[in-house]
Amino acid sequence: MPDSPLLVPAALDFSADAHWVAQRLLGVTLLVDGVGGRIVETEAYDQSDPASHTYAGPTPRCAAMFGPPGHAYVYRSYGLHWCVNTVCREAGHGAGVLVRALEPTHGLAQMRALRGLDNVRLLCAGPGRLTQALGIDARCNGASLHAPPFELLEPARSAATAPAQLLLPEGMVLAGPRIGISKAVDMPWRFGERGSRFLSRPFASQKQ
DNA sequence: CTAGTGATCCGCT
DNA sequence: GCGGATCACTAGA
Repeated sequence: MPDSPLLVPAALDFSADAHWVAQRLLGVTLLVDGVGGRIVETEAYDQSDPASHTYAGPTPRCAAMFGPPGHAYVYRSYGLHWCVNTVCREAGHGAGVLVRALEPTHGLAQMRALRGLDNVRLLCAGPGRLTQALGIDARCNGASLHAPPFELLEPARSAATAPAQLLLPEGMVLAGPRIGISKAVDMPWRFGERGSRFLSRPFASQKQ
């Protein structure tokens, strides 16, 4: 693994649309207690989306999605796994981005221990896998992503580079249909880094 | 590589 | 009561 360049706190505007944030989270490093990696796959959800937990309005489970942007929405999936979202837009909008895969970069030994698995490619290749590797569970629901134990970092940019610019180089962001949903199945709101070997699944649309 | 399946439980109608 | 924003494992091509 090549070591990361200098990392600084991520300058990302979570009050923007989930689709906008989802693409700009690619390349951001997500850590919990210093353990984690680079985000390489995301999915966007918002309240107008039939596939979203927030479609029918606030409920106890998805209340955090209607809270302040830049916080976590953590929910249990299939009774077994945890999944983590970054809340987007101003409070009350019910929008967020599901973090689907990380390229492991920090605390490999810790993640291997929590996953009970050696294979680096599969450590964080999926929303349930990465929460297990980072130790994310219901206690993190509603917590700020800009405060411990969370940390969001990105490579240092030149002062001339706008924070709204994509972190990944031109042509490196793939888009495709989201995974595991039964409504709005064709909307291309899954985003990933082209060529990454740490995706939860390949993108059908294009050659990696 | 893909397809099928069981695990496991809670949020919501 | 239904059905998941999933995963790991198996069987077979």
